[in-house]
Amino acid sequence: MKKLTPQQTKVLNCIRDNINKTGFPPTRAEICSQLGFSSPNSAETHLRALEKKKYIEIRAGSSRGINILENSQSLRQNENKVPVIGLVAAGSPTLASENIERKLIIDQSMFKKNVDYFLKVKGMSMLDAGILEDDLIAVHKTDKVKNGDLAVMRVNDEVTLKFFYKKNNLLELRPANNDYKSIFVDLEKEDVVLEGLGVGLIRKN
Amino acid sequence: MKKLTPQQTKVLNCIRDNINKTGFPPTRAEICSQLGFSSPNSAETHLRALEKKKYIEIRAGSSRGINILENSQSLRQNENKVPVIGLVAAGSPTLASENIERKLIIDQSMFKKNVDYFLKVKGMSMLDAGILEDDLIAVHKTDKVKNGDLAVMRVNDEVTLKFFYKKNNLLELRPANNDYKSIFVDLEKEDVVLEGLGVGLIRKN
DNA sequence: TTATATACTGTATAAATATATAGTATATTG
DNA sequence: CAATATACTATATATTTATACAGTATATAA
Repeated sequence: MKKLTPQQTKVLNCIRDNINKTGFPPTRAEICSQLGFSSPNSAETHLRALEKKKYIEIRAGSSRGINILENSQSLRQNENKVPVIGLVAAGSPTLASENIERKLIIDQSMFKKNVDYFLKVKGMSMLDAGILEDDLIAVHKTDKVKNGDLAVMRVNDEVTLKFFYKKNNLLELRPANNDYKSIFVDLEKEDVVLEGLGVGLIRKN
Repeated sequence: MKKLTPQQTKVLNCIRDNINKTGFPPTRAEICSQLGFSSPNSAETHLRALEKKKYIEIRAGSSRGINILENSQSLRQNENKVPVIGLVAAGSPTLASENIERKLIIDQSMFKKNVDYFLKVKGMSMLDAGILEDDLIAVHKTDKVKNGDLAVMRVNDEVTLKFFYKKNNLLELRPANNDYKSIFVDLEKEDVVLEGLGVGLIRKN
């Protein structure tokens, strides 16, 4: 998507404003009077530039024949595309494109906290917490965790989803499955990075 | 809100279609050609009737100066607004407003099948399937179920979420928790209504 | 019965509108 | 250096468009 000049941005916003306010796009003359131009050709050339850069479509011969070509993400405020990241055995869950499996469109008000990404669960270590393999954990990036929280942690470059319990310098990463044992980390010896908090879950049957 | 005649409804839908398709409202002539009228006055009088009944606003002197007065936003979002229904111990999960706890905005392409409503889970009978109390089950209304499917059933006016297994005339509604036992239904004696299929799950921590 | 609403056709026209053309000026790019 | 994009003014005009006016017909409400 080619960048817009300041004036082209003004014209695009003017079109948007008119659609929001009146329900239909403006004419060339209306753009001019709203932006202070005195010639309809000023609006015309800006519209043609926006058309060339694929921000709008112009239907020849039609009055107000302007159609804004924007994807739904910017159209709706709350709606957001959130990346889905596979929980690989080793390595950080970075948002680099090679780690993004796909993107989910969700309403950010769906969960209590903002979702930065979804983590695809591997293994059954959290089974008793109702977390199964291939479930998507909604992760909110933060460094504020309380004991008992579901946390996404990175220990020795390995990413894991566990319950967080800390007592002085001893960190316990507790699974929710009797077949698995807690991971204990001495914070004086080993390094732990808190990636975020599990704030929700989405499962596709 | 006064009721519309069939022809007025057609005209209103025509306006809506044009806005969705082109980004701007139709002219009188376009309404005529799309609905098969031969006089622009046919469109004009219908528009004036819609204006009088407060379904649209018409800006005098403006081409395509039609503004639909129902929240066009909420209308568009309604397609993605899915009701959340509490799973009460008895009674059908109807979409009657008194049963709707709230609505969730979701992208219908998120799950494999269209979600008609979310059912809020009560109890722990499906624990081993990773379904906890207060989880929201995405329900797709259908009457096509295979053995092993997660189904929302109504047995004796009681709504239940279980795994579906059928052998001849014997229906087994199998929980996923050793503390619970299967419900067996003799389809010759008792009546079972299949409400839908669980196609997904959303949990808020 | 007399309005009033619905549901059209058909014609006419003033006003609205897109769009071309002719300029001027500055900045950027190959 | 020429070409291209940006950013305007100013004027002209063919076409689009809203909208009024003249009819016809049916149904419903006061």
